[in-house]
Amino acid sequence: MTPQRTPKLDRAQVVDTALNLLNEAGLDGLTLRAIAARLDVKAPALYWHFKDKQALLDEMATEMMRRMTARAAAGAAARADADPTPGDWREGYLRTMRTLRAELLRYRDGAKVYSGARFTDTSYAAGLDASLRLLVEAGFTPTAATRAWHTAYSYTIGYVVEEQAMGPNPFDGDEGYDVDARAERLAAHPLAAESGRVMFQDFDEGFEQGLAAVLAGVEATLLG
Amino acid sequence: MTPQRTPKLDRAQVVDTALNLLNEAGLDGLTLRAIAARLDVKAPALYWHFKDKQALLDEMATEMMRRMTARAAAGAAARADADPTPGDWREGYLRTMRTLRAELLRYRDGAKVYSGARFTDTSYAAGLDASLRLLVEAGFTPTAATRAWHTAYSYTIGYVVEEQAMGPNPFDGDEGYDVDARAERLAAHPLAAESGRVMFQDFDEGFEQGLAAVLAGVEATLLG
DNA sequence: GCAACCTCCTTAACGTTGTTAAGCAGCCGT
DNA sequence: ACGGCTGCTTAACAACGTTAAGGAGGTTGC
Repeated sequence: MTPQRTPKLDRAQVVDTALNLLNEAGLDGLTLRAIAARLDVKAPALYWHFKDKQALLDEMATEMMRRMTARAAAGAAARADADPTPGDWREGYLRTMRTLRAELLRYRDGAKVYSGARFTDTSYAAGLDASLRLLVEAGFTPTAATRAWHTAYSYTIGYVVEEQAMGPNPFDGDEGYDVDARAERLAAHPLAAESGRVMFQDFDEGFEQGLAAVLAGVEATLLG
Repeated sequence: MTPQRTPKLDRAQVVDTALNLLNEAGLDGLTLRAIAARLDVKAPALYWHFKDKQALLDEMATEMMRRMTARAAAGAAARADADPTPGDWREGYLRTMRTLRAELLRYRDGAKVYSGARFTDTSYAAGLDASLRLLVEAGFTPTAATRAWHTAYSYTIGYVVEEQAMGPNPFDGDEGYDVDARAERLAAHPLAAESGRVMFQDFDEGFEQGLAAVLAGVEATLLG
């Protein structure tokens, strides 16, 4: 019907549409037919651009990582303008993990999609290398720097996976886990009962405190 | 045909069969029809015992947690026999997280199943309460104890999610991620290239070092 | 200027999945 | 002997990922 002024569809366009749909429909609603419909195309057309659905999911995760890197680079440039002295490694370390969490939270089920995928190219290497270099220049051995990075990375992934599974869903009116009801059920175990209010409310604060602990521990145990 | 000497099927039996199948077929192969076939039953029979597949997955995660708690309790009893002095909080903290990781690794895609589910009862509360009590008795406030526990918990979940996605699969002959090929691809970023050998080999050692860092950080920043 | 060709999509269909509806066999209390 | 649970079966449905076959439209070769 419509003479289709854009004769083509490319990978980037599909990935962008899929990421948008992910936020509106969730991972369950992210079907090839639904993605195709948004692009005014039928589902099998996607197989021209992607080997299978997992390849599309991998590309989505890679795009999330790219956007994260871009945002981090933009922030770094802005800071370098304001204050050209090289920052403390602690600041960079914290910032990287905050940026990672923020990016995962941008998409519904973002952590699940991200952690279940493999990157489709090496575009992550530059950012990773820069992060590790910051640590090495601060006195970490390359191995210790990797361990330090990986520890905070695992913490962040695990934290956000649970946060998105249990927390209030910002994409629709979901109330999230009912901590009061939980506390009532666990009345026989007072510490466990109260812990729900700490773990399932104010996720920002919880993340920051855990991240601060990880940073302190990494400095104490891995910095030569 | 067979006069079916066991006239019934119960939830526990279904869950146990499903956990066994998970290890042999993976999460993809864990279909209701396959589970039912193992129980000499047709797929819709499972709907008598479980509302839907997610309820079964939730029960599987709960059973994993119960087995973990049982194993932890058995170990604690054995240690109390050998040496009745109350242990250091650090030992208990480390042991809990090691036991968690070991349990998740017992099942193919264990971390994915576990982290995507919600417990179906309150049987986790006693173990959680005991873990928190250990910390509170060591001087943590209840809130700080919860944060300390949650930080290591998130780290462990995140670590194993990635470990099971990237590491060698112990359930069949999978070789795991090819770190040499990765290093070659990332030759332009030497630190990132080398980091693969640290992150994707000797997962036990990597976990222990990260966990030690988390412990040290938690002690430094959260212990009053 | 026409035929061959590549690119990128469509239509049609297949096998499998989770799930529901309807019904039927056996046991239980009365 | 009868109605009513319990616990399963058979049949079927819609939706999903995926494949096969083909066709429209532009580009290239000669």
